[in-house]
Amino acid sequence: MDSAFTVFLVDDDAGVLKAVGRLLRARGYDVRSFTSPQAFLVSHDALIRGCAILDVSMPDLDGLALQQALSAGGSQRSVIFLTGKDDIPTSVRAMRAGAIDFLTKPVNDTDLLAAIGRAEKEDAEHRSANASLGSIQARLAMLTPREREVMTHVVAGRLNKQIAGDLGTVEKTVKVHRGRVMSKLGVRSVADLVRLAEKAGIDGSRP
Amino acid sequence: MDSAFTVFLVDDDAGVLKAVGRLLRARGYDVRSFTSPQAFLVSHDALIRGCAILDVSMPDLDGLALQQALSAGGSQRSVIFLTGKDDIPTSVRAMRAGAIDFLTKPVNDTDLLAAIGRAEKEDAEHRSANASLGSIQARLAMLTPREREVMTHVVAGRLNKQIAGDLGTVEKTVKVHRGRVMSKLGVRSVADLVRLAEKAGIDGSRP
DNA sequence: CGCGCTGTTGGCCCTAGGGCCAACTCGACA
DNA sequence: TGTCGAGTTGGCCCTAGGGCCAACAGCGCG
Repeated sequence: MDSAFTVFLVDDDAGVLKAVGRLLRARGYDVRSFTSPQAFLVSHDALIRGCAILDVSMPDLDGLALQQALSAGGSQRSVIFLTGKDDIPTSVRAMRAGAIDFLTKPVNDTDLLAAIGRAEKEDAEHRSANASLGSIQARLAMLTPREREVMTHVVAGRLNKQIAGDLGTVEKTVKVHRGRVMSKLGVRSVADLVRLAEKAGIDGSRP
Repeated sequence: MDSAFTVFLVDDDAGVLKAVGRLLRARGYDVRSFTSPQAFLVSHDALIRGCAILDVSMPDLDGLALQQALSAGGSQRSVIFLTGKDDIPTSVRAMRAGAIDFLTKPVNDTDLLAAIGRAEKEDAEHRSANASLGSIQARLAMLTPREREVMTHVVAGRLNKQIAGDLGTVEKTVKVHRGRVMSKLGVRSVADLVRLAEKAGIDGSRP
């Protein structure tokens, strides 16, 4: 079914893929295995709910680099690392780059499942944050340039007549744009407009 | 002088304290050394600009526990760990708990100084965020209970007459409170008020 | 008991916001 | 060339916000 959480397993050791894959499938996860980081990267679909479990040392593209590549590609895929040999600096870099966990092989089932549990939670948070941001940006995209311009002034707390002065027009025109902004964005108070703008990263706090 | 950045060195090995202390003092840092975590904790002053460099394994209270104790005490002191023996799970927990870095002994001077550099940056960010939050809360504390109540409704985007209905009073009274809120908080537009409330964690986005 | 703070309310008046209808200009597009 | 969307503007009118002055009630404190 579609509601399963997918685990993308990337490891050049087929034995690991098999063993971990079996464990996770038994737990109800949808598992997709890759023996090469490139294969994973090119076929990767950020829309699928899930997390990635990456081997640290792989030929060509190591786990860390793969993590960078993912985030550079705009994906917020949650990542769990597996490593064969102890290496503190690497674990520090991975965690600093936002990894969920950094586990050593042979991996303890409990630890791995706990990490995946955290990944599920993080993934859900990312998705809900993105959904809300996406809906805001979609509505913002419906505004004409002039309307957006008026909006930033309104969010900055300026009066219609001041906005009119700044934009080289008259108060009446500003009122019209302002009304259209409120209606297009589906908000009914300036307070809501300010919060919406805040989430979209529109900084109105200019003195 | 007072503008120096202080490094709190905590390690039960006096040799480490001496060696690292010398290095850092030569770089212009104000160094305070502690051979016991307790001694550091009881004399700790969160107001001092600086960071802590903690040994991971210490008697009674290990580095991780000390980090927890610091944050449980409300301090946001930036922490850098030093460890004698490799231990990935520990480094992962430390990083997840917000450590700046997790370095292995013997520590490389460059790495240590780089970590302290990041700590300086993080400390400055914490302080400016706290200062801004503190000033907001100080102003918020000047409001009477009724004024705060009116404020939450205003931030929620409600009209004066609706607020009056909710509070069982008349519109005129709400206007007065509202005016006093704006003046006490030093804001001149609802937009600014909303942003201020947002920073203070007052959630006005109730449908 | 009188003072001060908080909360309340009324009156008066002015400014700001905003809905509705109509009209006009311009550039793009079929 | 005619239509359409975006941007403009005017008039009319009503609601919302808010300043200023005055007044009154309840409460805690010296």
